[in-house]
Amino acid sequence: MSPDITNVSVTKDAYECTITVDCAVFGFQEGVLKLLLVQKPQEPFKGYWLLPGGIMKEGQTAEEAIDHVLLTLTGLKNVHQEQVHCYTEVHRHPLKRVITICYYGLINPENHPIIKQKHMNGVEWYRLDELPELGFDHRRLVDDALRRLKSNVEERLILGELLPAKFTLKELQELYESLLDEKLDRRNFRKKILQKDLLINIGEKKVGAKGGRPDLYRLK
Amino acid sequence: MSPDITNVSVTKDAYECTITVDCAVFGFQEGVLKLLLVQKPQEPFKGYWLLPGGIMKEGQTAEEAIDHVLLTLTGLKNVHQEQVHCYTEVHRHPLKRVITICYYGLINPENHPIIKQKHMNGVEWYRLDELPELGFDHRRLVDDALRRLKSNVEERLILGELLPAKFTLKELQELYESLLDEKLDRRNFRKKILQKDLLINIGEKKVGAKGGRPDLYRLK
DNA sequence: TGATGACTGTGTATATATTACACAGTAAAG
DNA sequence: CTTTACTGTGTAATATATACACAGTCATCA
Repeated sequence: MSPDITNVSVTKDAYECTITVDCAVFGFQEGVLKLLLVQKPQEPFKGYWLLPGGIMKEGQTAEEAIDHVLLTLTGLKNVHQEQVHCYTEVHRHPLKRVITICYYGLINPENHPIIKQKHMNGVEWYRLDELPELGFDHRRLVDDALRRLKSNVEERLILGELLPAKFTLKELQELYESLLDEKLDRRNFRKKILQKDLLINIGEKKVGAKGGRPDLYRLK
Repeated sequence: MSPDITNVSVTKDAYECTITVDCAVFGFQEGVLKLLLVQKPQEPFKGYWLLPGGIMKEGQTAEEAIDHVLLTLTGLKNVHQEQVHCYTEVHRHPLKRVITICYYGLINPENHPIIKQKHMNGVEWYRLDELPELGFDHRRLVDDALRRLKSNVEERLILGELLPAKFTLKELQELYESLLDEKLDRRNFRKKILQKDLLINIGEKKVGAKGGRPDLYRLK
């Protein structure tokens, strides 16, 4: 019951700890939402797939640490990120105490090619319905990140990061369907999303696909 | 670019850091939502009002640290808490780097009397529209906590912690109005909240207040 | 003790939002 | 040239949200 419990003094109160950052990077590819995983090259959990993550260094913010981790492990830059949760359970890591701040990231894989770094076993996009077994408690981190992403999408429209600059309503609908994990009516989706007044029909048509020539849109 | 960036080794990777927890405790009192603040007894920010908070010790989870902090500073026990955000900016504290995990807490002040600890300058409930200037970046933590609380309330009904076991619809409506910061229509609120089927009319009437004898409800 | 004022419970009409659903045309694939 | 998977478009039915009035209760206070 120290009387200075609210006070962080300059010399005391610090102790050895490890803070890591992990990032659930989501990408929209082949009409479906995918998650970027890396394979762990050494024990513990050697060979397991994990969210990209790593140590948060002194002098780094969590966001800077995520940027560095993503660049180092996957070659990704400029990933839009939002914090999901900070995990503080004492025995999350089998060898020592680790506190982890988890984020989700959103990218369009076409603009952000992943570059497998040579020391990495594997870096892969996985469909959400085909995730492998994950190491540590990363399954839980993914579930929490998805839940937060869904909640954020229902409040605001933040999916621009996942789409190309020009996209069709079908692509946008597939993204929503993949994220919300439910089928949506095509005409109703179109009506609802257009009356939000967040999209602009740029007056071009997409060519190459089967069927008619769909209008292309961009975010306002 | 260490190849074990994903790996937390047993001996390396740790450094001196201070992790604190803060908690924005909300209580519903006098028909209005209030925030519990403590006055800082020493520099820096001596005399400023702050969220109750303190050091997260080795071996404690953040939730355990919050429990301890609240007990020590305010005498509160069993406060319902949810994590809001982890703040990692490097210069949040004027003297050293501090990482803070912030929670909100919900209590009914009638069941949880605050007990001013003798080493504390002050422990007070403040109306949200009459908050004093806060020390550190606690104004921002309060804003973030309120935003999260609102968002959670819109998704689920989680206000039971704030209310007495038996309450009237008027009290519940005042709580919503205080939290959402807008006036609600009495009959529409009643209709909407009752058809959610989360409340039970316990068949008793509240006495003592002016006017008619309102029905008392409890959470299902 | 009686007037006042702030409460109580209750329902309907209107506006808005969500849902369900069909057709005629286009072009890639085979 | 047939098949198949697309395209754009609108209306009716349903559900939800909003706006709004009255007759009664009772603590307060002159």
